[in-house]
Amino acid sequence: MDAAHIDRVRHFNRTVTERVGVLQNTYLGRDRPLGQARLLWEIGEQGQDVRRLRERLGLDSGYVSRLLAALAADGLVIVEAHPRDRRVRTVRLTAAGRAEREVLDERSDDLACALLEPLAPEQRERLVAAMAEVDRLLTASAVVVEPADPGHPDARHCLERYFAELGDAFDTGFEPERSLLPDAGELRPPHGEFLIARLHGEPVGCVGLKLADPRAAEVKRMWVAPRARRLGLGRRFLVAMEERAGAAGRSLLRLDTNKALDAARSLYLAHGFREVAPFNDEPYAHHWFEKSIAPGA
Amino acid sequence: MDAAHIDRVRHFNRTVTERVGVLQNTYLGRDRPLGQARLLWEIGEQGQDVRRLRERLGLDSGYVSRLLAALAADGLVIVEAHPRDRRVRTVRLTAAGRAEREVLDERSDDLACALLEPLAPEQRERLVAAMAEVDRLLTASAVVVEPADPGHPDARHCLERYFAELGDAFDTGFEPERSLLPDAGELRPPHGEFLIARLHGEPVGCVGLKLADPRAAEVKRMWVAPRARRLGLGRRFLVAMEERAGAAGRSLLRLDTNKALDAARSLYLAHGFREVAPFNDEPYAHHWFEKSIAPGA
DNA sequence: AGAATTGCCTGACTCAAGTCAGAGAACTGC
DNA sequence: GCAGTTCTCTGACTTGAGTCAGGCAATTCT
Repeated sequence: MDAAHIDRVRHFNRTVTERVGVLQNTYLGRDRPLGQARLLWEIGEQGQDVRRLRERLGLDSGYVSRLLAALAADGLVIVEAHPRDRRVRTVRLTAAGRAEREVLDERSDDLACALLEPLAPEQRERLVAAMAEVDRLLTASAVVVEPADPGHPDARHCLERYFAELGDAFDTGFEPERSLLPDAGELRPPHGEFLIARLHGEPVGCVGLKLADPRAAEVKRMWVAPRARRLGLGRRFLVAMEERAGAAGRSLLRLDTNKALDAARSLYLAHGFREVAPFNDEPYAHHWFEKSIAPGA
Repeated sequence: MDAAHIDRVRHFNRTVTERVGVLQNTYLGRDRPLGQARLLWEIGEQGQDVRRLRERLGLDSGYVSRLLAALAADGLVIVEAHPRDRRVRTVRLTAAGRAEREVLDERSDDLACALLEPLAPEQRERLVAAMAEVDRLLTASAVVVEPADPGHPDARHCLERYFAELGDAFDTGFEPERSLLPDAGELRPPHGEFLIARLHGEPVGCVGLKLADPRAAEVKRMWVAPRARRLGLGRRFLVAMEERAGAAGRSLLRLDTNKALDAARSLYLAHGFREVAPFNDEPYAHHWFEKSIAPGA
């Protein structure tokens, strides 16, 4: 890793944690512990299941329980049993809670103002633009790509979204039965691979690799959630799959795609794929691509 | 303040504190409390006075004392009396302390790597560039400009540096006695104004305003420390002084400068000053500038 | 020389932020 | 209907990060 880069990142970390950290304490942590404030914020307007809160914030069950009890004692939230499963508890804000949340909101705004205020207008523009860039790229770097079983609930979730989107995008609609769909087994080692991308634990993308042909591996079912787009995840998937295909001794990577998926097509081209004649008779495909790969170690 | 800007900043704060914060805890806070680690870091290679440490980190005297005792008990630092003033205590790292600091250093590097590693090379470049920008502008926004007495130790410190730099920059050298120097009284209300800029409490710039003439105010002794340059501080000084001159009923702002100070000259031009004929006989000046200002409320 | 100040340390607190091990209620599968 | 599982709560802890008041020693002021 480039030493100059590391140095920059370290310097950034230092400046930002100092500057933002100090302000967070002065503004947000004024009359309510930060833990409570975070929770209050995360509950949101329409309420949440407690376990979801815990998961999102990565907190201990007992701890959350106590935090909520404190908030409830202050009349800011109401904790009640879930109507369908009375073990599960649901929290929602009271009017007072909503008001308190507004206060936190205003403080967040004040914090942001305190950062911007001393700057000249032109500097503000630049700072905000750079922040957007850092934000986007740090989010990108927080995405974790891991092998997973195509039958895992997260995988199913991704595939459902994938099919739903295809249905919307294709002018002919999309019926999975008519497509040349690999079943889960084909995307599971040793017949294939399946990767899931997660952001803060939530699935935001998937990709499968079919190793049926001894020469060519085929990329299938690549999907990226709308909220995770423009983070370079598609490219990461392709790189990962190319590597895996190479490791499995394949010398060619193939995929097909529909004419409605422009972004996908330009991704493939940018990644070194070239368009070729149809190599299968997938009814929903209009374009076929392939790329030679160096076999791995 | 622009709502879209505020929103961006808030989003940035959230992403960054989550992403960097979590990693800091996992990497840096592993086997040593963060407070101790920060202290260990801040002591530096060649040791520090305890009170300076306290000031730098903004910590309570008792707290620092305890933290140092803990570090000393682990054999990482040696705390001893200052040779010249035995009330003051000085800390320096032992060999073990240095080694521990190295470990922290490596962890910082690991943290930086963890941020960069999942990204493609091109994304890394962009992230690092954006971080540099955010870093620079947040530093700029952390600079506090305040009125101060020109006799204050911080003011003296700035002026000494200022004179030293003039001596270096001018091919003729610089002898304060020969210059038309306003004495401190002339820069003190009601005869004038004096501002100091501080970054984390340390003086990094100053500027004076002379209100001797009933029509024209004169900017004097504007200096920005090397480490605080390129942060738009010069411009901030000029804006502040223009405002104060207006508030004092002056309709003209004047200043003179030496030919060696290129950066200063372009700052003045960018800020709306125009070069005029000499309005005084300052021996070290080669250029004279003025700008009309709207009298303030 | 005596008084005031400065710099540091100590003891006695507070508070937030968790962790861990049960316990008990509610649900699910058989 | 029973066993096992899931979800939450409670009590009993720990740790880190401070704060605050007082006190002692060294230094400076007068």
